[in-house]
Amino acid sequence: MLVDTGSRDVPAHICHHRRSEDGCADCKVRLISVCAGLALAELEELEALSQHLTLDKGHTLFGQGEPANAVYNVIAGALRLTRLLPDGRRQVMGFALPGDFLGLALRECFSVSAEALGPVRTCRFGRQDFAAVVEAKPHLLRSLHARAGYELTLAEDQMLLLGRRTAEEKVAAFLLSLRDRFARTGHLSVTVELPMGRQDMADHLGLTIETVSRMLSRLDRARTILLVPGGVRLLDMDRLEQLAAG
Amino acid sequence: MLVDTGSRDVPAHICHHRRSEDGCADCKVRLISVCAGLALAELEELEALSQHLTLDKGHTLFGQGEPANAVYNVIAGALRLTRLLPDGRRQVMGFALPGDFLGLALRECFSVSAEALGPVRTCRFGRQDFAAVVEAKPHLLRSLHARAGYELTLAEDQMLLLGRRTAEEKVAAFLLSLRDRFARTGHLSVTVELPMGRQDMADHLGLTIETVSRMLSRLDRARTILLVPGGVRLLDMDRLEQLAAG
DNA sequence: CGGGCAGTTGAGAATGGTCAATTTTAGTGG
DNA sequence: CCACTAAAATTGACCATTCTCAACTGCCCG
Repeated sequence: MLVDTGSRDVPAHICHHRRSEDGCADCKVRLISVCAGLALAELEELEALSQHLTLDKGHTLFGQGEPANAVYNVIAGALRLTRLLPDGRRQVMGFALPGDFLGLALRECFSVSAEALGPVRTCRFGRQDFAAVVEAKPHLLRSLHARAGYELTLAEDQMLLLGRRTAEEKVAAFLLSLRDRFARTGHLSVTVELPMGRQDMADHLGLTIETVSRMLSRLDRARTILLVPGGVRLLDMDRLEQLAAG
Repeated sequence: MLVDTGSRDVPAHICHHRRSEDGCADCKVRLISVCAGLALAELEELEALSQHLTLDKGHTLFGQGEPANAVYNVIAGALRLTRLLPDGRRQVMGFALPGDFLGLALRECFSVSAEALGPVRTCRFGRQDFAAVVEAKPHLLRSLHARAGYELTLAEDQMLLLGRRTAEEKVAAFLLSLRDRFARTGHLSVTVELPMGRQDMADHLGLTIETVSRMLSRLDRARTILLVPGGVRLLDMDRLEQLAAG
């Protein structure tokens, strides 16, 4: 299996917030991020500690096992979160989209690698800084914990999918879950963008790239979906829901 | 697939703590539970809110989708945590052992069912009561969040196992992880008790009961393990680690 | 125009599943 | 304590979904 770990360069662009241009108050993902529900004063406090950080396609935000020196809010773009087996087999634990928070668990080290699937913009907080704010604001910790609880149920969904669904069901369920996640950021549409490659989908669904391709082709031939460049159009939602429900 | 949901009776025995006999101070799992690190005063506060609750084999502590009216510390025994697909396919998300906390995510409803694999003793807290204590004690929330972060990495381990490991590797990794979990409660031994049946293991590992049985037999024949009534003796740890590492 | 990469498709193999029979274990009542 | 029954576990033969390997297509970008 080919594994492209991407470049490990220091990310390209770091700049401190300038409230006038792109402060938290104007943040497009604030209301769906862990920052939702923070008071204005708290928001300003966080903002003072944050850096914007952008990342090019293929670059690594952080690597599995590295000390978690920072946490990140994803503002734009998508990343894949992967774990590697010593022999190179790979599992994509999930994809981070705008509004997602990376480093949620506040652990010593990252349990996954995070790699940009395209241009990515993030809001970065140093570990110490963020820990201090969390310490002082129980409300933020509750928000973080609620998010962690949600991630836990997503992980359960994924375990059920990996353990008990067929290849076709896996692909259908994945397309629907991706559509729902885009919907949260206000991109509800029957056309679902697929920012990741077939190999990433395969490693997420516990399949091979060939099987993913075959299942997409089969769904396309059955007019359940329509394959379009860079994404998929969902034609027969009923059929997809039926497949995904098992 | 046969699914035995067990009895949904009201659990058999509820009794309030009597500090003299089995208070938190004497609790065998306190130091490995979320209660670890609480001050004595806090412990007494929690204790006043707690009930001991015991459960017989096959009975359900709570069901998937039910309102989470309570949270539980497992004191003794083991439970399986399952999710069901509409067509009856089942995934065992994990097994709760002494020291584990059920309802960690503090969500509205339980995302899994919890069923006793044998006689179980738990420490029960009403939802409102517990929420109030968490509200007042940021330290407890941090402990809960740390536990949730740990659960999240366990879920990732399991996703990697389900998606990318062979049947033999799955079984080997499961035996080792179970051994490690028993070790945390002070039962480090080459003989690992298996409180769950083969079907439960199968539904946990994304296999069939026959495949689990075959893999155990194969490992037994290869003298990697020794099947004993109610459990397994791990003979060749190196080989098991090698299989589990992939 | 051509090289390279991502994706698709096909043929054959294999891992794990299905179905069925058998053995072992555990539980129950005499 | 043992006989009997039911449930759990094991084993075998066969099958199918998915994987592997390979060839091919189309597209992007120099």
